Amino acid sequence: MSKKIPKPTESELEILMILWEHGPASVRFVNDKLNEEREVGYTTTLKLMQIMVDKGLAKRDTASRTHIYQAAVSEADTQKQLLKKFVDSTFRGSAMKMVMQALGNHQASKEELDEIKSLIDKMEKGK
Amino acid sequence: MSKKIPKPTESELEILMILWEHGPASVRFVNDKLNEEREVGYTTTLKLMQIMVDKGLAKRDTASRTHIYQAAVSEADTQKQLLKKFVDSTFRGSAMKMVMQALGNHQASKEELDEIKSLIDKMEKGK
DNA sequence: TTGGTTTTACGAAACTATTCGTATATAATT
DNA sequence: AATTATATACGAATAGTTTCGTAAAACCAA
Repeated sequence: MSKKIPKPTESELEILMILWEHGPASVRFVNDKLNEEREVGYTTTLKLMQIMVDKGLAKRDTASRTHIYQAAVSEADTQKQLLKKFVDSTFRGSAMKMVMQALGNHQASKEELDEIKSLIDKMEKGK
Repeated sequence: MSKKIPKPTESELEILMILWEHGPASVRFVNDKLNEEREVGYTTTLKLMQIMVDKGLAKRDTASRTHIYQAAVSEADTQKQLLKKFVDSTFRGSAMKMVMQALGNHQASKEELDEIKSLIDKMEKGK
């Protein structure tokens, strides 16, 4: 049986983003990246990353003094998990309403829109 | 200058959903609705709704003993606000990636898909 | 009127998430 | 070797959210 991995918090998600984008990294590296956006203390980041290991969101290699952390959950799975919760809580479960809102609010290139259209065509064929 | 209204918390959003759906309501009404989903104490709901007034998320009419609360923010605006934050934090700001995920994960009827396609067509025309 | 019910107000407990101070160990520098 | 820099561990302070106990006021019913 698999231990259930909890939904990451806001801060944990920020860290996961960095690990997904750059691969295995030290606390120092992650903390530096975070500090490009906002001020965070080193030990704050350290603590968060330790908690993430406890929760099963990250793994770490403690072979050398500087521990190396990596994401233990995939970006796609996490996006899927968070998306479901978000749609449920904010759009009453209607992904389509959310899609319409998203399309309406954001700028999209013709290429992106065409990509979505062809995805929809594929889906309709599959019915 | 306008006071900035904060992003509602999870619980506050649940309450806003009820106020949006049913219009102005008493604490008793909202609490009953919440209890259709999960157990919540009456004073818990009362406290939350009082906080929401403080934050500017709700307004209340105290004319009669039973105060009547109503949403002070619109559903569409709130969805837009939360969607932006969500896309930024979970999809690195790419609404299109999120839309693709949403379309892939969720079941949608042909009608809904067609509706999205026609929206996209309209958007492409406007370019 | 008296006793039971419903409501608001208030404060604090419980819980979760975030931040940081301090101690200790290891490595690097001089 | 002595000093300085960097790392982890740990615990606790801080902050935000949610929950609820208790009291007082307003209302209702016998």
